Amino acid sequence: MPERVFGHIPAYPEGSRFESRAELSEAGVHRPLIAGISGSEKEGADSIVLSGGYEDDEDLGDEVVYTGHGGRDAESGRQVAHQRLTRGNLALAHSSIEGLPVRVIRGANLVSQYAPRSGYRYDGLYLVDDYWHAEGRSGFRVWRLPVVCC
DNA sequence: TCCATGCGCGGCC
DNA sequence: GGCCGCGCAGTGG
Repeated sequence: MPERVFGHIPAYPEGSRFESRAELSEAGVHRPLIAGISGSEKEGADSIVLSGGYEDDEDLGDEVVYTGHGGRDAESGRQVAHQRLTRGNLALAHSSIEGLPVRVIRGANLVSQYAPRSGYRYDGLYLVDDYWHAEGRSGFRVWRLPVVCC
């Protein structure tokens, strides 16, 4: 497995389009096939996908309030527990502290005027501005991570 | 080890 | 043709 890359993947400039998560993964733009956050707790996060999977996401175009992962029931996909600051959530927090760039990808399933019509689109580098936890729509605590265009 | 913001397919309208 | 729900697959963090 190649080393984690922070920043642009040279062969895929901002605006590059992908048919599927498998294509994104092969390109190295976002490796995980399902998970929305790529990263490690020690190194930080290198990319995220916005695909409408979490109800608390907000997309303002040059700013996105991304929701952390975890706390969901595997079958229903509904939030059934508090999220913790571990795994991908902690990776993003680390990126925030270190000021590391994060590749942002939008998918067609995202409910936003900035979502692509189909497939996935690489929308460039963002910085994780901050992170805090708050009660989400479900009533459970979710991590909120505003990322801003840079 | 477990989890993760998929995906194709068949049924239905 | 589009939407929805089911079930499965399979890799990286």
